[in-house]
Amino acid sequence: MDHKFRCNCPITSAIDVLGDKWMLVIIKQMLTEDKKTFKDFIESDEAIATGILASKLKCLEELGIITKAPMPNNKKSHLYLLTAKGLALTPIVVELSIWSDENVRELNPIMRDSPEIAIMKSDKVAFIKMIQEHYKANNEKYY
Amino acid sequence: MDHKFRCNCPITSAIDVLGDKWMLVIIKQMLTEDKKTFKDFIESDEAIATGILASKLKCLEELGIITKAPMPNNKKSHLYLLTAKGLALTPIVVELSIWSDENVRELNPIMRDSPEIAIMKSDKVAFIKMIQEHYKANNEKYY
DNA sequence: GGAATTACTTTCAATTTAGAAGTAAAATTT
DNA sequence: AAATTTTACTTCTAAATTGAAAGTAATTCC
Repeated sequence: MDHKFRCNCPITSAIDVLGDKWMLVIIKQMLTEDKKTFKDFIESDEAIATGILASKLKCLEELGIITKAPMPNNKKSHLYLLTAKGLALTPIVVELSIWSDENVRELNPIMRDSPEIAIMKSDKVAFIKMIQEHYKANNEKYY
Repeated sequence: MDHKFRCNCPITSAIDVLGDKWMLVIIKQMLTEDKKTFKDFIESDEAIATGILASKLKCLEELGIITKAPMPNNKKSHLYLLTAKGLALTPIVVELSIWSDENVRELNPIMRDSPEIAIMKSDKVAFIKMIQEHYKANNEKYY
C-alpha cells in the first residue's frame, strides 16, 4: 500500500491519511475501549468487516501509528498497540467527541451520553493527558 | 441524501459525518483560504471534481454545517458560508494541522511549512478564537 | 448579439467498501 | 491424541463511492 498526497497542505495531508470511515474509529477503539487484538475489533459495535480491518491495520502499521507484536504466552493472537504517533492523535479524538456531543447528537437519535463530556470541556489538556496516561499504564507490560 | 449512523458512539457518529476525503478539506478551505463560491473550490490545489463538490456541498448544507445564499449583485454565483456548527469545527482543523506538522511531514516530501504552527501550539485556544473571529469579520457583510 | 463564465448535472470507468465464505495454525475439549 | 473451536486472516464477488470528462443552462462580459 502506498500513501499518496493530494497537495502540499498539512491539513489535507492529515486527511489523506486519516480521512476515511475506519482509521480514526480503530484508533478510538484502542485509545478508549481497550481493544488490542483482531478479535476485539471484530466484536465492536461498529461491525467492521474482516477484510477491511486487515487492510486498515496494515495501513496504520505502515504509517507508524500502531505496532503489531506477538501476544505473550499465545502464538495465535497478536497485539496491536498505539505508538507515540498514534497516541498523539488523542486531541483530535477528544475534539471530535466534543463537537459531536454538541452538533451531531440532534441527528443521531440513538447516540449515547458521555458522562465525561463536562470534564472533557472544562479542562481539555488535563483530560487528554489522562487518556494517554491511562493507555500507557494499561499497556506498559507489553512494551 | 440520508445520514446513517453506525452505532451510538459520539466519536464514531462524528466520523460518520466528517470521515471521508472531502468534508473537512472543504471546511478547511472556507475557514483558512477564504473560499466561498463553487469556482473557488474547483480552483483549489486539491482539485476536487465538480460532481463530488456539488454532492458534498449539498451534504454539508443538509447537515447544517454551511449555508448557501445568493451572491449580492450577481445572479450567477452563490455564497457558501460556515454556520456556527461549521465554525465549531475549528479546533478539529487546528489539531489536524498540529498532528500533521509533527507526524505526516516525514511522509509527504512536498508538504509546505506553516509559519503559524509555533503560535498555534503555544496558545491553541487563542489561535482557534483568532481564526474564527477572522472568518466572521471577513464575512460579516453577507450575514 | 456572441463569447465567455459560473454552476452545476450526467455519464461511465475506476477504485473502495461490504459481506460472505474459505483457509490455516493454534488452543481447547473430549 | 483426535476432534472441535477459536483466532486471524485471505479471497471472492457485489455494492457503493469517487473520479474524469463531457454536456447544459443561466448569467455576465465584450
